[in-house]
This record gives sequence, structure tokens and C-alpha cells, in this order.
Amino acid sequence: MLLERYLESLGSRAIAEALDLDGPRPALIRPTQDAKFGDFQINGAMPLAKELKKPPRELAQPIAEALAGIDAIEKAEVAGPGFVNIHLAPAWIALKLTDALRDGERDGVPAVEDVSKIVVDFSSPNIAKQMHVGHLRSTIIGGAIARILSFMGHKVIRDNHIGDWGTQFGLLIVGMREWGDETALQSDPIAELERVYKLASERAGKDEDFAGRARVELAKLQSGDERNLALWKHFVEVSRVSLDALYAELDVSFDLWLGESAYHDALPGIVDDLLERGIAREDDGAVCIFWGETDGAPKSLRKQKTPFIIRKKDGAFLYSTTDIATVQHRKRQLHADRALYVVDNRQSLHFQQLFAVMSLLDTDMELEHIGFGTVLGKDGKPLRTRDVSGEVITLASLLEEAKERARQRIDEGIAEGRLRVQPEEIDEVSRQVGIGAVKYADLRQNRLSDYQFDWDKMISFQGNAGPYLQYAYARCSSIFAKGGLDMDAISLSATITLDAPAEQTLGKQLLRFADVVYQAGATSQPHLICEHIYELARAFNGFYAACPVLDADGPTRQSRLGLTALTARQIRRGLGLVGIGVVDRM
RNA sequence: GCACCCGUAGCUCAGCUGGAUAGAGCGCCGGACUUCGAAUCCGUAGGUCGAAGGUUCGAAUCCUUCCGGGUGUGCCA
Repeated sequence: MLLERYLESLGSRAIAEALDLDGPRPALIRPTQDAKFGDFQINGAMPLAKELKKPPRELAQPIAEALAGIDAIEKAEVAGPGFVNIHLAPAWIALKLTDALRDGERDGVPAVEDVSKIVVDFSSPNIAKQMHVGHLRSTIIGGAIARILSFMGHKVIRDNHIGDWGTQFGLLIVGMREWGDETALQSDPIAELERVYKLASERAGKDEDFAGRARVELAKLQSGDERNLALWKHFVEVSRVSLDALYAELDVSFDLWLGESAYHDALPGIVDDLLERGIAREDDGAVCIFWGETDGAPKSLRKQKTPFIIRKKDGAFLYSTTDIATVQHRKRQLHADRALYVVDNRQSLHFQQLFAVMSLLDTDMELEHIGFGTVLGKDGKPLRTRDVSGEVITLASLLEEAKERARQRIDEGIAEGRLRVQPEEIDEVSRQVGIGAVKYADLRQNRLSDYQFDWDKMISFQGNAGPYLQYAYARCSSIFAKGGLDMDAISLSATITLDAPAEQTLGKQLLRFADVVYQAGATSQPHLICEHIYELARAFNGFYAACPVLDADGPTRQSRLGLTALTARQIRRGLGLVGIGVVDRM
């Protein structure tokens, strides 16, 4: 259930009744920051003090009294300058947790009432270039956001807007003729394309004739030349194979792969339209939108002197033009209500301008740039995509290293007798732990922050890191395995009660899950879920140390098994929502 | 020049829809394995929240200015 929403409605009703107001006022429910103040506080009395000309504590008192007798609330009392502190009734919490335990489909998280159709645009690699660390964030943050929104009940369309069209293909066509190796192209397509692209772009820099030939081939491709089109298709198809392998490793999938090439035909019309409407004009041969002279341009852009260019002076279109066409397609053909762009912060100006254009074109769609910070190395500087020898650190090699490091730690653990991984499970456990650690290290932080990439912290296996959460899950599983019990069967039969302090702490944490999911979805902040699951794992580990489960008797044993099952499911669900897997033994 | 982001414990980071004594992890120091897994748990120490003003009953959070760091910014994406 959505706990805060429920308490907010109780609180605002209590305020209206207690103070005899004409309508409800916001209760301003907030979790307390210290358990001694109870579980939640109502802050709504204080802002009313001025309006009603009474001291806030005097207003808070009747509000607290009005809340007495509600079964969710054990105690409501006035404190400090005028807070109303709410202590939830353990019996009521236990009832709600038992409901969630029965709800195997949704773990107590209600589906949204207003369903939106939301395009999540993420990952978007360039065909001729290897994915490197820089692409990691968009891919996993975007994947997490898509899962969260989808679980909430929205219609989500994951679109991989790949860079499969543009100047690099002229160079590639000429370059492949010169240096291409078809065998290499089959075995590691992107590496081969990138190798050739690099050679070609170097050569084009100093060989005007070569560059000219590349432009000719590009023009031929873009005007539909069959041979070049076939070559281009070939490049795209082989690249797709290695991209698919990487996405499988990351457990990310897409509903659509509409790259830049998909919009090629729509581009001339867009430029004409913007010219006709007087939004764009020609300048120095290029078609531009100047914000200072455009009526209806947002204030933040008015001082922007440099224009938004939608057609180069040589007549070629840019990603700005393609992006406009993409939004129109999403609105007209996909009938989307919203589109989220999970793209590096450094492109925020581009999106600000794109969204301004769409607003000038009266496109009725909610567009949002979900930005994120840069990946930094241990030295605090942007992480190099090449190592000391100049080799590119690809995303694929990074994931390999993560698995390798995880495996080393597992081998050590087995040798020391601490871990219980069966030989046949080592591969899978290394994969889940290694890749989970990489994802968690990234996702646990506010996405806007730059993020420092540090192997040692990531695979530390201690404290707030991926393996900590997976370990808590394995502990839950292990209780059921040891007791010869089935988690699903317990979920259907157990009744949760909350007595011991550790049970209450755990129970209260479990009860917040739905709120967290909703907030993460509303703000596109997967780290809220990570934080919740971390706190949950902590609460569970505390419970584990203080409360025997299998050795408890009768109803207590049943209740504790129920708490363990619900914890396990919530960890699995929560990690699943951010794209991280769990294993039963590790 | 203009725009955006950032500055919180030794380090890495939460908190920033304004709410009580600013929180975690790592690291440091000290405890807990004859008891469901010690990749765990419990505890100690550690902060003028970059600075100064302002708004407010109340500011790490909102506003202004300044200092320091980063990013973007006419024909790449």
C-alpha cells in the first residue's frame, strides 16, 4: 500500500475536523528522522499558525486528538514547536504486511490509476564505435527507469535510438574498400568497423581527395544507391549481433530499435516547415533557429547567442533535425504521452533547445531529459576510455573484469570455508555478483552526481555495495533451504506479527516499499530503490542476529518465516527493478 | 560572454517538494562466531553543510552576491 499517501489523507482530514476548517489542508506528512519521535510526523499545524492566529502547539493538540482511535495509529502526540508525532500500531503494520505477503503478483505495490504511454530513450550507441564506460550509465539507468515505470503499470516503450546514419558511413564505405577485413567483421564487427573508421577519418584529415570520395559515397547512400545501401545494411546487421550480446549480458532489452536512419525521409519536410512558420531562417548558408529573435522562446534560451542548427550549409541534416522527427514520430505514430531521454548531462543544452522547438511546434507531449553525471576515474578526472597502452577499455571488457574479480573473491571465500557455492554454480554467481556490483555502484548514487569508478570499493563485498544486498537475499533463501520449507507456501499461510524491536524495525522498512517505488518512478531516480533495499537488508541483518527463525516456536516461527519471505521477495523485486539479479547461494 | 552542474566527516556519497540534535559506507579504534551463513552484527571517535547576506516561527535545502571545481556553447552525435 501507499503508506504516506494514506497517512496524508488521514492527517489532512484530521486537521480539517479538529480545527473546524472549511476544507482539507496539507498534513505535510514526513518520516521522522529519529525513531524516538515515532514513525511519521505531521508538520501541517505550523503553517496554519499565522492564518488562524494561534500558537502552533495549540493547533497541534486537537489534531493529535482527532487521530486517536484510528486503527493504524497507536499514538499521536504533540512535540517540539508544533509537530504531531505519529506512532504506527504494530498490529496494523503486521496486517498490512500479511496482505503484501499474500500478493505474489505485486508485493503490495498498487498499479497506477492514470496509465501513461512513456517512451524511454536510452543507451543509443553509435554503430561504428565500441560501447565504452560512457555508455554504461545510460544503458543501466535507462533500463532501471523503464522497469520501474513498467512495474508501476505504465505502458513503456524502450527505444534504442542508435547512431546508424550520418557522416561516418561515407568514411566507412570508402575505408572498408581500402582496409576492410570481412573475417574480422564477422567475428568482432564493431571492433573492425571502428578500426577502419579510425584509419579512414585519419586519412580524410590529410587527404582531400579521400575525404571527397567519402562525401560522394555518403551522398549516394543517402539518396538510395543500392550498393551502398546494401553495404550499410551489412554494417548495421553485424553490429547488431555484438550489441545484442552485450545487452544480454547486462539483462537489458528494447521494444524498438529506431535509429537515426529511420527518420531520414522526414527531415526535409521538417526544415521546410520550420522555415515556413518563420521559426527558422537561413544564416551563412545554414538553417538556424535563433532564440533571441524567436517569439515564445523560453527565457532561459533568450540570451543564447548561438543558434540551433537544423541544416548545414552543405545541405546535410544534423541530429537536431533527426531528434525533431523522432519526437513527432513518437507522438503521431506511437501516441506517446511522455518521452524520457536518458542522456549525459553534457547534452542538456541540446535537449533544452529540442524541447523548445517542440513546444513552438505545439507538440503536446511531456519531454524530459534524464541527465546523469560523468564517470570519473580514481583520480577524480573523467575516466579514460583507453588504458595506459592506448587500448580502448570497452564495456564488454569491463564486464569481463567484473566477473573475473567476483570469481576471485568467491574462490577465496570457498578456500577459507566461508562461502557455499557449488562448483557448477560458480559461473552464474560470479556473473550476478560481478555485474550486479558494477550496476549497483552506479545506480546507488543520485544520477546527477559525477560518479567515481573504483573497482576496490565496488567488489569490496562490504557495506553499502551490491554483494551486501545479494548476501542478505541468500541468507533468507538459506533459512528456507535449511528448514526444508517452501517460500511460496509460507507466503500463502503465514501470519505476520511484530513483537521484538528488530521485527518492528524490519516491518516498518518493509511497509515503505510501495512509496519508494512510486517516488523513484515519479522522479526517475533509481537510487531511491537502491537506498531502500540497502536499509531493508540492514534491518534484516539486524533481525537475523536478534531473532531466531527456525528455532522459534509456533506462531512466532510462522511470523518470522513470513517476514523472511517478504524480505526476500522485496529484495528480489527491488533489485530486479534496477536490473540486478540475486542468487540463492553465494 | 552566456547557460547548466557541483562544493556536506580523512575518502566515496545520501539528505536539498524548508522542519527537531545533518546521515550512511569505507578507513580508524573497541567488542560479538559451541546457536538459522562473521561477505554479518553491536559500539566509539570524526562536520563553522565553500563564504557572506536575505526570506521564514524554522535554512544543508529557497533567493542574491562572491570564491573554488567541472561541463556545454554555428555547421560531430
